[in-house]
Amino acid sequence: MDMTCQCEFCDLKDIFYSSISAEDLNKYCASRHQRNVRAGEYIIKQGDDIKDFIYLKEGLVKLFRESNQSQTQIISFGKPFDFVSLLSVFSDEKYNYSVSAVMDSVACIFDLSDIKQLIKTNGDFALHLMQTQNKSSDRIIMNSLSLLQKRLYGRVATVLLYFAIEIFKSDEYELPVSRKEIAQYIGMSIENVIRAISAFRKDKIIQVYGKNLAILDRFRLEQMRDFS
Amino acid sequence: MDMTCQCEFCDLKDIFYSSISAEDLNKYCASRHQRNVRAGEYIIKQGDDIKDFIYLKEGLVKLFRESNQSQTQIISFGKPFDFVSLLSVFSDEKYNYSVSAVMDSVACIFDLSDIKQLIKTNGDFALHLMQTQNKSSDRIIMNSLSLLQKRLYGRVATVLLYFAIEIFKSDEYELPVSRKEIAQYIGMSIENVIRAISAFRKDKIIQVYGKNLAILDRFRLEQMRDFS
DNA sequence: CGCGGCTTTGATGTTCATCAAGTAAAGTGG
DNA sequence: CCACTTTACTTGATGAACATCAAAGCCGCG
Repeated sequence: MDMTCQCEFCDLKDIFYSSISAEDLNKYCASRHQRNVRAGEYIIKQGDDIKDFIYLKEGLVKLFRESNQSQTQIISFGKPFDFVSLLSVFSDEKYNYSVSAVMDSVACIFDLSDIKQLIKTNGDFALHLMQTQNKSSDRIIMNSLSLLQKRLYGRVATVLLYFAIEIFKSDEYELPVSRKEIAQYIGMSIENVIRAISAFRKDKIIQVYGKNLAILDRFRLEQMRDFS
Repeated sequence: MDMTCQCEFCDLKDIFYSSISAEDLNKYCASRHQRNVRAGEYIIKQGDDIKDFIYLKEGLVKLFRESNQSQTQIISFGKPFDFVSLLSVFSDEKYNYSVSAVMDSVACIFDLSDIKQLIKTNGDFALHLMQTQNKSSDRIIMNSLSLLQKRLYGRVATVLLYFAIEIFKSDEYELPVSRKEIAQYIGMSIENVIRAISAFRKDKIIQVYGKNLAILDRFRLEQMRDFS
C-alpha cells in the first residue's frame, strides 16, 4: 500500500507534478501526514513554532489573531487547497496568528524543512509555490482593503456572498460561522451584524432558519455589496 | 567602469550576495537600470503588463488602487529597500494597483524574466526572496487589519507615528502626504482627518506649521494609536 | 434543572460622513 | 507680474451610521 498523494484534486500535487520527478514525488508524498480536525479545534496556535507546512484538504478554517485584551480578529477564511500556513511561514520563527477549523476539516501536513529543501533544490517548484502564495496574499489584502471602504450592510453582504460563491457554490447553505465570527471578520459589533441580517430578511433579500440561509434576491445582495 | 550594484545598503544585494556567484552577481547588476522619479510621477500604472521587477532605492512611494468611480484607496507606503512590485508580480499578468512617488525617488529596475530565471536556477535565492516577500505581505496585511479595528483618532495617530518611526526616524518631519492621502489610506473622510489633526494640535500632542509636523507628546500619541 | 453562550430587539449616546462656506496656497495663462 | 483657476485646507452644522448598554428569549450541555 503506497502512501502517494491520492487526492484527486490537489493544487499542491499539481505543483509537485509540474516540477519534480516521480521518484521525488513519492518521497515527499510519503513524508506527509494527514490530520482530521473537528469544528472548533485548533490547527495552529499563535506563538507556536513554525515546523510544518500545512495544506487544507477538506473543510473550512479561519485564520485569526488574538490580541492581549482577549479581542479576536479574523484575518480570513481558508478553503480546500489553500495553504493554511500561509503568512510568515518562511519569514518567521513563530506563528503570529492562529488557525482553527470552522467546519470539520482535514489538514495535509508536511515537514517545513523538507519543503524548504525542495525550494532550494528545485527552482520550478519554488516559482510555482511563490505564484500560489502571492495569489493568496493578494486575495487577503484586497479583501481586507475592500471591507475597509464599505459600510455595515455592504460588509455583511460581502460575507454572505463569499460563502455562497467561494465556499458552497450555492445560494442556499448552512452558515458555517456564528454572528460573532462575522462581526470579528468585518470589524463591526455583533448587534449590528444581527441587525443587518434581520434587515435583509425583512426585505426578503435572504431567508434564515437558524443556521440555514438562502439568498432570495442575489441581485440586490450584490448591489448591497458593491454600492454600500 | 563597471555597472555592479554600488549601493552601500541594499537588501536585494544582500540576497544576491548570499546566494549567487560573483560572476552572476555582476551579470544581474549589469542588467538592471535605475529610474529617477519626481514626487507625483507614476512608477507603475494599474493595468500595465508586469515586465519588470522593481525595487525602491531611495525615496517614498505609495501603492494604491483606483476604482471605477475615481475613488482612490492607498494600500500601503513603500520605503527604500522595499519591493515595489510586490503583490501579484509572480502570479498575474497585469498590475492591479498603481505605484507613484510621494517624495522624489529612485527605482532600481530588473527584467522580471531574469529574476524568474534566477529563481528557477538558484534555490537559495528563491528561498531568500520568498522570505522577504512574505515579510512585506505580512506587514501590509497586519497594518490594514489593525486599522480596521481602530477609530478615527487611533488611525490618524497610527499614520503620524508610522512616518516618525518607520520613515523619518525622528519626531519632527515634513509630512510627505496630503490630508487627502491620509484619508485615502485610513479609510475616513478628509474633513475628519483634518479634525483629528486639529484636535491633536489643540491638545498639544503635535505641532503643525503647514507641512511641518512635530510630535510633542509621543506617549499620548502612542496611547491614541494603541487604545482608540 | 440551571448555567453559560449565542441570538435578538430596543434605547441611547458617540462617532462619523456629508453638505456648506470660507480661507489659504499653488499652479496657469495672459 | 497679476488676474484667474484650481486644489488643498479648515471649521461648523446636520443627520446617518455605529457602538454600547440593557433586557429577554433561545438552545445545548452538564
